[in-house]
This record gives sequence, C-alpha cells and structure tokens, in this order.
Amino acid sequence: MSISFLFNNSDNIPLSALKTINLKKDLIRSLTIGGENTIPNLSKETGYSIPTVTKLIGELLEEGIIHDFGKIDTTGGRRPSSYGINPNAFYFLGVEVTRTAVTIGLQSADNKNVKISENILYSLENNRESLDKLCDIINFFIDESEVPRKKIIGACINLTGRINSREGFSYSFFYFEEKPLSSIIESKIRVKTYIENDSRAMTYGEYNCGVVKNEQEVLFVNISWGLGMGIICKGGLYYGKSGYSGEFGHAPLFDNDILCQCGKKGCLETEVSGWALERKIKEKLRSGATSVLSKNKNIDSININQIISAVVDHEDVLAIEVLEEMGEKLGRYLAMLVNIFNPELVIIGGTLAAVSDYLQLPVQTALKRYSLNLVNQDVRFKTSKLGDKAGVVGACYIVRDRFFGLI
Amino acid sequence: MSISFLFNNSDNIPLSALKTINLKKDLIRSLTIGGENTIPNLSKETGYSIPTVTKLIGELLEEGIIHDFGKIDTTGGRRPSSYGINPNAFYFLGVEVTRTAVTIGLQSADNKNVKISENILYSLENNRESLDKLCDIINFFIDESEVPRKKIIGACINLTGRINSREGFSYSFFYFEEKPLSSIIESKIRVKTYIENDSRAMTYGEYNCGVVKNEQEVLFVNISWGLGMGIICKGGLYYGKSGYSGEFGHAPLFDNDILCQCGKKGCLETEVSGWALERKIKEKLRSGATSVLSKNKNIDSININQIISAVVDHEDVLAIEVLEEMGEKLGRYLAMLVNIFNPELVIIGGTLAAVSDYLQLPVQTALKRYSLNLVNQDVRFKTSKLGDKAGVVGACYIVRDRFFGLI
DNA sequence: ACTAAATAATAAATTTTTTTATTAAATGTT
DNA sequence: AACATTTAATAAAAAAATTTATTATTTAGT
Repeated sequence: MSISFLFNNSDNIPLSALKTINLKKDLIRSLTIGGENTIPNLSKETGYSIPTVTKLIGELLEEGIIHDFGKIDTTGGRRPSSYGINPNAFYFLGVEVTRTAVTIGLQSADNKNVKISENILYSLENNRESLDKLCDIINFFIDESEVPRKKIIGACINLTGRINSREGFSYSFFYFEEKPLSSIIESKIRVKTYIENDSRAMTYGEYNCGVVKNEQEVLFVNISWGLGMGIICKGGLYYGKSGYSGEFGHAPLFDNDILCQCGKKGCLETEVSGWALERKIKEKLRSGATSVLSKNKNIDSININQIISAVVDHEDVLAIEVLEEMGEKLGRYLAMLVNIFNPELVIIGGTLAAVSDYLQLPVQTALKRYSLNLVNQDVRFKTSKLGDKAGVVGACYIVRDRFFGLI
Repeated sequence: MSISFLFNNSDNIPLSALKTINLKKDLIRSLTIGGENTIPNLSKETGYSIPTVTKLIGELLEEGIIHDFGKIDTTGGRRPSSYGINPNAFYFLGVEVTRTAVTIGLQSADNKNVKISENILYSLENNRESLDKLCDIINFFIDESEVPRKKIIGACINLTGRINSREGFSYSFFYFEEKPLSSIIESKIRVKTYIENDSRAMTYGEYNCGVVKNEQEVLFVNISWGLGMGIICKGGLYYGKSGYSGEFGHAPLFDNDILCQCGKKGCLETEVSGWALERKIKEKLRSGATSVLSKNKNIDSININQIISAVVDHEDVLAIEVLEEMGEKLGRYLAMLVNIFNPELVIIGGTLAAVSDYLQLPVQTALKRYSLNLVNQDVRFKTSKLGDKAGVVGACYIVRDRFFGLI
C-alpha cells in the first residue's frame, strides 16, 4: 500500500501511461484535499467519463490507497458509493520552532491530527548543536509515533527570518554551509524536508482549517516576539522572488532611535511586537507606573506570558493602554498595505492574538481613518482560530500541497 | 473564418466534443501567445499525440484560423512545418483615457499593432456628455480602421481611479447608474468591452512586450498626474478582492496639510506625483527661485510638459532638485513594499518616466537604506520601455488574455 | 556522393475512452 | 402497493487516441 510509484516520473514512460498516472494523481489529490466523493462527481470534476473513473477508483481500492465508505444519502435515485483516502495511506509532519520551544504535529492523509507534542523545551541558538538537538527531538517524535518513516510524505520545519523555501535555504538561522538547510535536516531525519517561514506556515494553517472561509486575498499579521506577515494571494501562499515576502516588521516608520533586531533603527517592530510590549511595560514600571505586574519585585524577570495573563485574567490597565497604542500604530501601517493589496480578510495571529480584543478596535479605527473608503469596505477582521497550533498545522498542509505540486 | 464557434459553450455537448474544443482552444492560445510552432512541439506542450495534433492543426488550417508558414531550420533531421495564427483572424482594441487625451490602438491576432491614434484631443469630465464623446471617438476609430467589428474580440478601456474589472464598474468616473460601465460602453460601441485601471493596464503592457523579461513579481510605479501602481504577482496581474489593488498614492505619510484629490491630507501623492511637481515648482518660482522656467511671465500657466522639457532639454537645476527630493520620498515608501513583496523588478513608468534619470538614483539609494539587505539584493530597476503607449498596448493584451480565460 | 543518424509526417494496428444501452437501487406519487 | 422518475453502476458497441511501423527529409560524417 504505497502511492510512491505514482510520483517517480521516470523519463521514458509512454504518453498513455502518463495520462493514467496523472488522472490517478488527480483523484488522490481530490480525495485528500476535497474529502470523500462519489464516482459521478469525480467524473465531472476531472472531465473523464464514468467508466474511466470507475476503473481507476477500482485500481486505487485494490492498491489500498482509498477506502469505500459506503452508500451516501441523496435527494433521489440510486445511492452512490462514497470513496475517500485511506487515512493510513500516508502522513505529513509539521515542526514549529520558536525561541524557546518546539511543537511537532503529525497529520494523517485525511488531514486529521494524529499526534501532537506541544512546547517541547528547546533553546533556538544559531549553532550546530542547536540544530542537532532539533533533529534529535524530531527523530524522537517520529519513533514514538509508530508511523513508519516511509509513510511520512515529508516534514516542514518552520523558522523565523529569511527563508527561501524553494531552494531550502535559511539565512537568519542555521546558515553554516553552502548546502541547503533542508537537505541537511533531511539527511538527519530521513524524511523529505521542506523549510518555511513561521508566519507563512501559520497563514497557511489558518487558510486551510482556520478562520479563512473562501477568501482569496488575505493578510495574516503574526505578532509574537517579533512582527511578521503571511500573505495569501490568488488563493495561495505568496512567496515573492526568493521567499522573503511579508517582511513586515522592518518598515522604517519611527524616529525612536531604538535599535531593531535587524540592525536598523525605528522599525515598526520596535513599536509593535512582543518584545516592544515587554520593553514598554518594563520602562513604564521602572518610571513608577502601577499595574497588576507591579507586585513583581524583579522587573527584569517579567516576560510576555505574564503580561498576557495580566491582560486576560486581570484586565491590567497599564498593559491595555500599551496594547491600544500598538494597535493604532499597526492599523496606520496596515492601512497602506490594505490600499495596495485590497484584501478581503486581515487576521491577527501569533502570541499576542490572545489579547487581540484590545488590539483589534484601535487597528480597525486607524485603518478606517487612513485607508481609502472603498478599499476599506472590503476588509473584514478576524483573530486567529488555531492559536499556537497554526504553525504546525500549516506546516502539514504545506507538505501536503508541495507533494501535490500545488505550491 | 471565425473562431467564435469554439467559445459558445452550450450546455449539452458530449464530453468528447468538449475535449476536442478545449484542445483546439489550447492550440489557438499557444499559437497566439507563444507564437509560431511545429506539430511535434505542440504535441509535447499539450500532452496529446502527434497524429491527434496533426488532425486538429489540419482542421484549423481548413477553417483559416491558422496559416502554414513553411518549413523551418533545425540542427538535424527532417524539417518541420511551422504553423502560426492568421494575423487577420481576430483583433484586440485598447483605449487609454487620460485627463486631456485619448489614445486608441488596434492589435492583430499575432500581437502586432496595426493602427494607433495617439493623443486624440479629449477632456475627461465626470458627466454623460464626456462618456458619449469617448464612445464617439472609439466608434470613429473602428470605422476608419476598416476591420469588421465582429473580428474585434473585445475592447479594453483604461481609466484612472477605482475600477472593478471583474464586474465592469468604475467608481471614480462615469458612475451614473447601477449598470456596469462596461455594459454601457459595450452597447454603444457594439464590441465586447472590459474596463481597467490605467496603472494596471500599463503594467500589463510592460509585462507582455516591455521591459519585463521573465520576472514573475513586479512593481510598476505610474508617476503621471497622480501616483498609481500596478502589480504583477505569480506571473499575472494582481487585482485584489474587488480590483482596487495598487492604490499607491494615498498612503498617509506626511504632515504637510495639503489636501489630496482623494479628500485626505498628507498622502504620498501630495509629495510625489505630476501635480506635486507642478505645485512645488510653482511655489518655488513664486518665492523667487530662478530656473529655465522663470522666463514664463505667467507662473500659473506652467504645466508638467514644460517642466519635463526644462529637465530633459535644459537640465533645469530647480526641477531636478525637486525630482531628487521626490525620488527620496518614493524610495523610502517603496522600501516598505519591497520588504513585503520581495519583487524582482521595479519599473518607473508614467509621464514622469521621461525624467527617470533623475528619480531612479535617489529612489535606489533610499530603497537600499530602508529595506532589508537580502530582499533589496533581489530588486532590479528599469524605466518603462513603452512610454505613453504602455496603456493601449496593455489594454490589448488584457483583451487577449481575458478571451483566453487567463485573467 | 554515399551512408548513417536524426527528426518529421503518415499509415496501419492496437489500445483506451466514450457513448449508448441496460440493469440496479432508491424516492415519491397515485 | 404498483409505477413513474431519478440517479448509479455495469456491459456492449462505437469512436477516438495512442502506439508501432513505415516512409520522407534533412544533416553530418566518411
């Protein structure tokens, strides 16, 4: 029971065999992405006649790649059989790497999460040891999962910073040699490996099973420690020439003289991001502001999670004030992008999505003020639905869609 | 000799006939867009066998839609016949409407310009008379061209402002009734009509036969009277949800208290655009600055064309200074977009492309300073090649590609 | 100039796909 | 409950496309 034979396209196969293979691919893709379906529907969808589709569905059943899920109800007439992908036929692996933790998820062929390990303790550092440790964690997860490696179609690893997914290069982390990072990891985990920018993977998660319904043009704002963006355009991920699209945080907007992580000054990220929030709160506390957080003797030790909990659990006024300011700044910048992109949907995601109640209103107000009316009317706002699972889920869908040649 | 029969897809045609029609469409599209080709090549391109392609090419020859252009040279072996679209089989019409003139072009099926009328005197005003006048001009052009109307696949009319090309609505000009503007014009000129945003059409012109070579992600900056942008993404025009993408000029960047044409204050367009240039030059002249333009007794009467000629013909220092300032401001904003889009190419087009020598360097300098290094390295700069013909040429290509269902 | 190798085009044979006809299974109406 | 209607699935006949074989043209090498 393996579909790999469908995807070794050796050179000298005759045209007719190629067409059969392609149609089979189409059927597998349709059943994986679109879910269960009947022969008459698949016939319409693919443009091939019912006997042809029937024959191939028979072969796929024989091969164990799909299952017959029995007759389904209709409004009238003989009831058709519904066929769907065998959940056990293949799997997708998603890995989200943050500064302090790794989250790994395994998805079955029918897009169900079969295993997820959240927040495995890990320290992301830009050295070989850290990379080796990451591979060890992934290998341990796969071994524990009891899914044979050859059934795992591929793994997608999400990292922050500049990622060229097409070539497999990461420039901000683990750029030690001329070989693509994806190949280095691939040889260590023995599973086809892709790498992806974290914001983009989160975006793809929300797009496939999050808040995105039918929207084709979407901006996903990832406010976590840094500030990133993922873009859905023409109904698919937008990469740009080399995959550096969405570098949202480093717009030169402020004269604040604060040095950004990118090396420049006055970036949007210095005013709108997790670390900006932490810095601002600490500054205010040091200059005597009171807050739920004031009870901390050591101001230095305060971290974002504590600030978020102060907002969510205690409606901390100081933090809410800072968040509202941040929302206004974000909204003003988003207004420009909205004018350029004319999106249908803007999603607030990332760690700070937890406090989006306080961000969203100022964002929307600023956006309304600074963007063109007609363009602004098209935009809806939503908060991420998948939360901190968006990354892994998205990564699994990226593997799936790369496998099917859609990305 | 008409290909229309291929495109009336009535409902109850059998599957096999549909497939033949689709393959014929593919062949016509390939020969129109890709140019002349041989049967073996077309076979590889379409994935159909040589005898099948041979049969259909025979039919298309019979129908007069394509021509046999004779044997072509190869490196070895029997020489194949080359087939190409009959230039006379169908035509595309492009219409560019500016504040003060209309330019109309007619393109043959093999993408050659067969007739162009540039700068027909016209005054764009937002009333029904102005619209009627426009239709009269188009009708006169078609009559004079001696190409039968039914051979004109369609016309694309370019206008400034918010255009929803999909629905055919224009909101900034000629929005008089609930009916789409495209239908109104269509019934007056008796040719299938599309409307398009001017910057977008210009972008498509440059993309198809201008400075764009193989770049898939392109930003086209249209600096004319106003400031607009066209975007090529994933190798095609980007529209956004309703077709309002590229509203470049109305980013709220300045505290200059100048009222923009959009009704808001401090828009980029108030500092970077043809009218900004005119305003700034006039202000400086009024406060006593000297320039080639000083000899004009009536400062009010100075227009952009005079300023451009002062720069091009006399290297006017005052105007060049203003242009360099504008370039810096434009570059700073472009830096943000480049970070988000990661384009391969940025094109300076529109009326002010004539003085791009003085814009480009400050734009590039500012862009380098304010964008991320890795992203900035991907960007190349070019000046529009088609100049003031970009709009009509692009409009023709838009008709062509809408006809073939590519847009 | 002759011959081998390469590519194109055509013809005949084979395979694949579709069409049409038939049977099966379900719903709803009189 | 019988029957018309609808949709699905299968079988046999017909059509279409591909494969293989053959012929035609051209280049390059001896």
